[in-house]
Amino acid sequence: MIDYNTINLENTINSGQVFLWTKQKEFWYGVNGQDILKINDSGKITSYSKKKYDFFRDSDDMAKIIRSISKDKTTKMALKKYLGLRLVRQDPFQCYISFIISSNSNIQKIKSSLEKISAKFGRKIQFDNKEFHLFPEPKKIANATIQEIQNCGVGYRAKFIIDAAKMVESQQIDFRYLAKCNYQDAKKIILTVPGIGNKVADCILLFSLDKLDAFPLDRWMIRILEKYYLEKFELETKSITEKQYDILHEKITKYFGPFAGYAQQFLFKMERENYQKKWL
DNA sequence: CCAAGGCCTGAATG
DNA sequence: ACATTCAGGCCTT
Repeated sequence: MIDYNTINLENTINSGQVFLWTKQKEFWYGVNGQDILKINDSGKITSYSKKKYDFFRDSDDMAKIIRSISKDKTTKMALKKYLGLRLVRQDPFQCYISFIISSNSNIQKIKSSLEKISAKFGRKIQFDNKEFHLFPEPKKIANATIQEIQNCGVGYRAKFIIDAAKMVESQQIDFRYLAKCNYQDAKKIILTVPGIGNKVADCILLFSLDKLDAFPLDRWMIRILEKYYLEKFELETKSITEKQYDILHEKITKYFGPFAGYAQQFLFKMERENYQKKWL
């Protein structure tokens, strides 16, 4: 009998979805927007605000999802090896800023920038006798100067970050609305934000806005597709253009189905582990 | 529509 | 040491 319900926290947190998590003793602590989550070793979540969260998407029917995306040997191998890996449902604004920062960067640097931004603009709180900074509210970042944001080590992305925060402030970007839209409509809207292209958009949609058919195609995923699915998806070029991205996504969702995003997460995790990449 | 080049930064590589 | 390259893209030309 396969256990579909037990979450592997370690694998989930170290799979490129979140950046502000640390383990202290037997607990994981993570910044999630205007709150801090605490997870014990049996996976139970408590929070600073005492609000409830379905951060690890417990309501997803994993048995059904795994059945749905088990299309070939490669996915089956990844699913078996990383059973317990989950997609998260994180705070959308934090996710949005995190992945704007992620472009042309790497995990350590993303983490370091986000820590600096939180330390400078996020409210400091005490929880469990420890000190934490919450993630800044949109208006705090919207009102910052380029220099202040640049001092957090984000370089040329500073202007993107501020303008993106302004769009949230003005409700040009409304996460509650985006969460209700389908993938295509939500993506079209979020692509209007400076610093957000196809890949970053798909990360935000998948990790914070419930679009399980989003399938972020970064260098790693392209590498994986070239390795295992070269003929299936008729891959040709290395640097993919916007048009090619759309065509590829179409083929991929047709193949993996409505939970394609889960397939992406398992394949990504497997390949990264193969290369023994450091996460946090 | 596509291709090429530039971009902050810091860790890794030569 | 020091210079160059590269990293989970995006934007402009």
